[in-house]
Amino acid sequence: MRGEDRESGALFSYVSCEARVPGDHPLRAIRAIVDEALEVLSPEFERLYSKIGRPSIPPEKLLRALLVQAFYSVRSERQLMEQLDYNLLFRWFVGLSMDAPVWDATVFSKNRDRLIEGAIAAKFLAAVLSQTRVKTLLSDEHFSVDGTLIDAWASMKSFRPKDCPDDEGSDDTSPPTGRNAERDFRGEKRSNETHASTTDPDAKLYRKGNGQSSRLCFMGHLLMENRNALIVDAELTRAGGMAERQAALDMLDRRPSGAGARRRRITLAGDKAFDVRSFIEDLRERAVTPHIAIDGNVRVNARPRRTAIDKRTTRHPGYAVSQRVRKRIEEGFGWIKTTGNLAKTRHRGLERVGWAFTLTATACNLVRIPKLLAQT
DNA sequence: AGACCTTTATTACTTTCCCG
DNA sequence: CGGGAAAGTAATAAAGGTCT
Repeated sequence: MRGEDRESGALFSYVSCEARVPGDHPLRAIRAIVDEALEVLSPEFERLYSKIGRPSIPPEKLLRALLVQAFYSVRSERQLMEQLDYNLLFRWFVGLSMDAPVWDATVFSKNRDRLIEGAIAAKFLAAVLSQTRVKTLLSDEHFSVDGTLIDAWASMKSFRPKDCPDDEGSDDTSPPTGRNAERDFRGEKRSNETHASTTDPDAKLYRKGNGQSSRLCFMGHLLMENRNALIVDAELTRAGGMAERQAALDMLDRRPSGAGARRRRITLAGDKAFDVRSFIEDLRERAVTPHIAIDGNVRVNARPRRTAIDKRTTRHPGYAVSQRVRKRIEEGFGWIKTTGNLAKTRHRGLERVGWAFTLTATACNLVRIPKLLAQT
């Protein structure tokens, strides 16, 4: 059951909490947007939570706490609760009165499944973007996509042959010596085909480029609009060569279409990894102009690679603009990884990591939106 | 009113990972 | 190795509802 109105008795102390947050504090504008979005999500929460039973911790508060965690790079959910206990600013943002006890950190784990089930992260992102003021910031015809690697919460030592996870691979000579034993991978062939991480089976071994080391990771993808470089969609997949293109198409296909209006032609910018004939065809099929960077790598036969993008596309000034703007998507990845603490996830499993990725992307937007609104 | 059921938070404990 | 930290899990307590 959703414990909604348990703070009513503590109005005074909430006010004194409120009074200590400066009127021009950046979090105030952010909270206004967050609260409006949470209001929209309210029926969803109603559906997710039981009517009876012990009152739940309001999911609105859980969500606001998780946003604060991203804003202030709080390392873990336990640390978050410790901060929330003593930090008035955090208390105010989350909506806890001064003397209200903080909840146990494990409630995040408990509620995670429920919030994932309701796809709350994606709906929250959508709810923020659909606000009338926010909409004016968004371009509805020019977009960019890109993907990045998110390190999994799994070590290489957990990467074991699928058929016998307890076996130390082909390394028969040295028996396991206690936990966290040394493992020598030299000469041992490892691939996603035959091996999987025992810690997080969804994590895949992937190498970004030649000469770089393979990591156990996921792949995070963003769809960005080009006017203010705000994130309009996020998706997390298993790492793989095709994942980036597939995720791009998925995000395009689920783009909200304007009520009644027929779908207009849009442009999509992307780096040279997207310069693949079949992908370009997929875009054209969807009435999407491919503003994709040209992959002109010189191959072994000393000939430049054949690109799927020609002058018909590149001659337009819009192509150059897209190429310039698309790089701003890195700002989003940068924030999500450094401030949002997602360079290496602490969650395990595709669903959990994906949920965190989308929520952190939303947090990234929330930091920027008030500043952008103030400029106009 | 009180036995009993459902749901969720909390507690206590386990597993896993990381790093010096 | 060993200790610290965090997530996960199972058992239990708490809160509210329903049925008789």
